Amino acid sequence: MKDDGAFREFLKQKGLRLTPEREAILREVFDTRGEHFDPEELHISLRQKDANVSRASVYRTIPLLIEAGIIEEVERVDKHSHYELTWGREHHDHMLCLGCGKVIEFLSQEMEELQDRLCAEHGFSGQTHTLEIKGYCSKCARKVA
Amino acid sequence: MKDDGAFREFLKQKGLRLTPEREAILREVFDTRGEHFDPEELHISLRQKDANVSRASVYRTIPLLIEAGIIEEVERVDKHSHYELTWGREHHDHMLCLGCGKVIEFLSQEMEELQDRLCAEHGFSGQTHTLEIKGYCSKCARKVA
DNA sequence: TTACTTGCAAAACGTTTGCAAGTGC
DNA sequence: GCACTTGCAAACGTTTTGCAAGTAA
Repeated sequence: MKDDGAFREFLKQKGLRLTPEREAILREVFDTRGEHFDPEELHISLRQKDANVSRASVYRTIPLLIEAGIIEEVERVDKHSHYELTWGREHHDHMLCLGCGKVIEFLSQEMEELQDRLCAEHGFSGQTHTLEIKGYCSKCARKVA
Repeated sequence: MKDDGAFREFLKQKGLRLTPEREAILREVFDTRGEHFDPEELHISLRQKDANVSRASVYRTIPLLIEAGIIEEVERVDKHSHYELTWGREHHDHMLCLGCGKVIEFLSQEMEELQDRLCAEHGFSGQTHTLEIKGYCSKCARKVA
């Protein structure tokens, strides 16, 4: 893994420690390679790899990873939070298929610019945004129709 | 209240009953006039008006109101769900101030068209979308800066 | 009459936290 | 050594549910 230095750096800067547990969690997060995950899934993956990391540590580390700019919370599904690795990746938005759960990532420069313009019009200083379009992917749309 | 017919209609169609509790909840939802609310707030408002509706009934009725197209879930704040009345109102998106919690609603025809175009490009049949821009309103931006 | 609906209290769920033992720096 | 970190289990706040009694149609 190449980018773990960013987290290391972040911890040092905050006077926090790099523990084996945090390393294992970070490694697991990078292993998702951009796939969305929730804390429970992360915890199960860690256990399967014989990493002795408690659920509590997973929950305690997630806010640190967010603050370090490594992951972000994405749209909530059901009643729990989902996250994705964003470190080293370009910003993007999501289309979520209601049929099969497939997630399409997309990026539109035009959309970004339009949002900047809309913020300016409302005297709003935009920091981040989340756009999720729900509907049906080409496969599922065929079935539903 | 004028638009309660839609819910009445929906219930009849599903073989469900119009009870005093459901009427009270519906009335209260229309009373929010588009302000965001959570189930607990709704329940408290009902109690203040001497409507004997249990929390359980509030929670059980919300999914019905969503299915009937009367309310929608909006972006989650903290760990619980927030809803808003959408019946009879135009679609809109939100800007959320991280400083004071203020919500700015906005609508951009250009944004809607751009999304349609993006969906088409990805062979995606978009049904609904939620766009939330987080940042700081003009007042709070001044304080932060 | 007969399903649907209610309130209650208990359960369930994801998440957070107090604590005592352990450990990076 | 000292502050930070851990795992555990209990606590938390929101939401769901089993049940027996009540009620709309």
